[in-house]
Amino acid sequence: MPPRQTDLSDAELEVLKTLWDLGPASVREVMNHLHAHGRELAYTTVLTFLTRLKAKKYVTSKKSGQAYIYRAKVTRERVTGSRLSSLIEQLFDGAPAPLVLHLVQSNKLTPDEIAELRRMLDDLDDQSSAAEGGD
Amino acid sequence: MPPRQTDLSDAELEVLKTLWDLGPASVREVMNHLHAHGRELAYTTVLTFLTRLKAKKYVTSKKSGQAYIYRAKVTRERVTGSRLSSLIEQLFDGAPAPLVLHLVQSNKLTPDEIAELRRMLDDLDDQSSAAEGGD
DNA sequence: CCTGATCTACGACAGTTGTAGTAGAGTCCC
DNA sequence: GGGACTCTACTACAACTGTCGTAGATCAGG
Repeated sequence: MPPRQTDLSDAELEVLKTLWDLGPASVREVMNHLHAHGRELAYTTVLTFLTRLKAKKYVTSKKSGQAYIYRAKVTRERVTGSRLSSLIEQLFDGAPAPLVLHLVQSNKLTPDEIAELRRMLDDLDDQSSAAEGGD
Repeated sequence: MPPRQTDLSDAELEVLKTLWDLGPASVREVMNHLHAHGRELAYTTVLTFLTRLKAKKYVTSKKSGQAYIYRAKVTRERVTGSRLSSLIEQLFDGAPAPLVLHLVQSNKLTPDEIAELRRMLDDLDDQSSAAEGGD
């Protein structure tokens, strides 16, 4: 198989994240946002990424006046989820649990976060006993 | 900045994982292991990856008889941890908690794993309260 | 010592990525 | 209408990746 080309590169993801933050935006707006966050990219570089994102179907664009307005076509959740799955596949053979354990053990969670997590686990129990037998 | 070159590519990681599984091994052994797992790569391709891994300092090699034996120089935990950190940085701005929440909510954990997780959280509480007013 | 099997070193090549320059069309103000 | 801007399209290019092939050194057996 030749290398698959449907994937989002790191730099492309950065740009896509900007669109998630800003909502539909022009090249210049995206660039300004990136600059504001310390990422110095040339206007045409941003344009290139947006163009590639369009080619890869991650964004759409429509002309508005002189410039194009780009709009994310995939949600942050979707991309996040799929990247995460890839990583889990790659590092943990597809099992998410070891990752969670790793994360929790790595001792980087604040007490608040731990409490929150515990709350969520309780909710999960409720849900699963309520939704028993469904899919 | 020109692109950094210190990183592990996907295919390189696959090969490195084989070394973690097998322990020190020759090109042929690595290749056989990959084949056994459905990954058909030419001998020289495996050799290339091992060579690149060596150049990137992820493995060492020493000659034994006719062939070289390659040995992983980094632990699985180290690589796993750093990949994970990158992902967290990239997707969650460096905060691990949202990832854990995401994972837990994504509903992919078995009841056993949830129980295990809860147990770990309890342990964490113990540890932190024990270390709290430590003396 | 010749043959065949192995091994490693190198080179190769196309596709992806990160980054940007240039050219040409459209717009705006005087 | 012409200069100053702004935008997009296209081109470029080096580094990294995934994948091998070839050539030359070595070794084991007869």
